[in-house]
Amino acid sequence: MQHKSFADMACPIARSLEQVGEWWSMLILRDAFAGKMRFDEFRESLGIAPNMLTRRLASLVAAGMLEKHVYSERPPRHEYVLTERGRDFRTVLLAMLDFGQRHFGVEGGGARIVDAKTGELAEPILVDRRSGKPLVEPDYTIVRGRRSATGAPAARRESGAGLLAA
Amino acid sequence: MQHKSFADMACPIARSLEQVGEWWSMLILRDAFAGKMRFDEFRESLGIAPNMLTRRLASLVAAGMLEKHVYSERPPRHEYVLTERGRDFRTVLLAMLDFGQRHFGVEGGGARIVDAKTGELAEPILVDRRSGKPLVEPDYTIVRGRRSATGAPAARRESGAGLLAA
DNA sequence: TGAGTCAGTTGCATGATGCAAGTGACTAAG
DNA sequence: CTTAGTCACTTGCATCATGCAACTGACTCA
Repeated sequence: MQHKSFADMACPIARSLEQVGEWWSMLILRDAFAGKMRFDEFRESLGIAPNMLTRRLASLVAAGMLEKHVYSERPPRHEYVLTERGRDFRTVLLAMLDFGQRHFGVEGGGARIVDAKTGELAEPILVDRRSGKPLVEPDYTIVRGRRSATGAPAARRESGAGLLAA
Repeated sequence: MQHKSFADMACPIARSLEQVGEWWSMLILRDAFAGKMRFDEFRESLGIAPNMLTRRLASLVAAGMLEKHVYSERPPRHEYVLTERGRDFRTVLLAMLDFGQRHFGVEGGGARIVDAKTGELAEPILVDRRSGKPLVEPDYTIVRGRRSATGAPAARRESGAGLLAA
């Protein structure tokens, strides 16, 4: 059986996973951020079978995360570049990088986000760009559903509400 | 074939995906944040087949993201609670929530992070907790590999370096 | 005695994933 | 002009993770 689709769920997390949640997809995006563009660059970096890479690249293009550009007509050659949407995935990958380093990191190895001047490890947290305040309750909350006609939020707490309970 | 393991890769993103990158795993964590603890709560919320749920819960327990507690001896009843490590995954899910809402959201629906007082949409960005500065170049950079004996970072740029090139 | 709840297990079917090998269009070397 | 090499795939086939349906076991409650 094909795996079950998350596309009909309203949750934005489920809908994201529907697009980039397959095996390999996020690692391809990671490599795209690293400047890789060509089929063989991805293939070598990941050790992925070429048929799988074809499928995953096509699905990422379909999701609007990558764009396929021709850089040579003869012979036909292509490259895959991040779209605006793809570049917007940056925050998720950074959060995963930090999480993975702290919990599953190889001792002394792996990638780390550091202060460029001091070399000290950064401690990434999410804040609201407008206020600079951390995204935790009670300052922020998660709501779902349509806004009411007045524009006021419905404020019904959603199934992921606990995400903000630091 | 079983899907290829990412466990031998040094990249923290790959190592995270090895633990929580399977279909359903992140949605189970999302529900765990929402306060769900019991088998049937997850099953109903997700519409997942019970054998799959059994496997995914077991893998998340094995990854140290959830803990299985007995809350009734007779009849035997269990609940799954987030560990410290599981709660630390919060940032990743919030980043995915924001990303999904902005790019794949249902119009007016889905979950949103809002200012609890004004109801305005939050704009989540990652900053360094110590300095409050956004995690972008040139202030921050990504390095990989072991630190040198002097404690100074090796500063070799890694394959995900472009993540910080805003 | 019978229905209901909870937390699963068992029995298959299928298709996504994976490896190996081949292809087509060219370029560069000898 | 023959051969070797690069690039971006496609094709063929094996198998295992996913998925649905049905069943189980231990109990509670009426």
